[in-house]
Amino acid sequence: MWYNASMKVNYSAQREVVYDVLASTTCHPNAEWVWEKCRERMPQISKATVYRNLECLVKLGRAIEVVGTFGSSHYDACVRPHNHMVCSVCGAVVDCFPSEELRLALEHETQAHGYTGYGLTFSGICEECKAKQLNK
Amino acid sequence: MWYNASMKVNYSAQREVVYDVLASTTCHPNAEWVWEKCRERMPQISKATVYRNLECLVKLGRAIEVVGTFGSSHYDACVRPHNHMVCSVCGAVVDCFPSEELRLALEHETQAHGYTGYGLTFSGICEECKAKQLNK
DNA sequence: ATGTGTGCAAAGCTTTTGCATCATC
DNA sequence: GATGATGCAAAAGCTTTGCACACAT
Repeated sequence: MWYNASMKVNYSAQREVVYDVLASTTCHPNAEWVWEKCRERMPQISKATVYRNLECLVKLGRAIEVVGTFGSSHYDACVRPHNHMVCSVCGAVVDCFPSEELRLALEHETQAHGYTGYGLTFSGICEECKAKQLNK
Repeated sequence: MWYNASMKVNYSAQREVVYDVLASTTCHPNAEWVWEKCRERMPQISKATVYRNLECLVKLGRAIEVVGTFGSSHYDACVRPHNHMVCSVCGAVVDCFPSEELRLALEHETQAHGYTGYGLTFSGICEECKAKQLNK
């Protein structure tokens, strides 16, 4: 199940938990957040293990690291092509699925230059923060 | 010259040097690199001052922070709309100016969602590393 | 005179690493 | 048994902050 041609990976209960935690949220958390959640289900899991497994999941193609200007790495178990938006008020990262027009343009550009991938992150204000501003 | 409606900014020789260093390279450096270069011209400049001024330049709109998955912040004094490519072999960050098609698609998407901006970073292999691989 | 900027050092936060031990194959 | 994974603690890397002094307006 975890096999990948380019690296030898054994099964590990910890990696399973790290993946499950990441896959069951849409909040694009950092390692600290994932660790806290993992500990609820596996109290002895160490932070180093979470860091190692997040990196491992990215290498296995089971997660991505969100591109941005954060102070820490943020991860996403959704590996379907999509973009992100970072709220300039509260810092939340939300998914943002591109229009067909944009998706095609991004693919064209990637292929035209012989690149291997891309990360696109918008900045803006999330729905929650917009609502709060209106209620003032 | 440095005035900006949203913040009061005095002149400072250090900020001038930080900007000049950043503006005279296309390597998208991090704070450490900028500090080393600044010290050649102003030996007593402190790292904290470089950090503070890089942040200040971004707020003033005279520089941007490159979006990516680096371990440290990387800056660019080119504020003209453009994208970046990070070499997966050597880590170099290179400029990448978008096709008209892509630029329009990005602007449409930004406006359609009411976002305020975006950062687009490709991954790939830079010309230098491609050349090295061929010579093997 | 007031407020902004600086240098220094310490502290804070994120991430990596060495190592003994354990689990998986 | 060999190799990969873990937990722990220490170390390393990046960034921010408190403070006293200097500088710009």
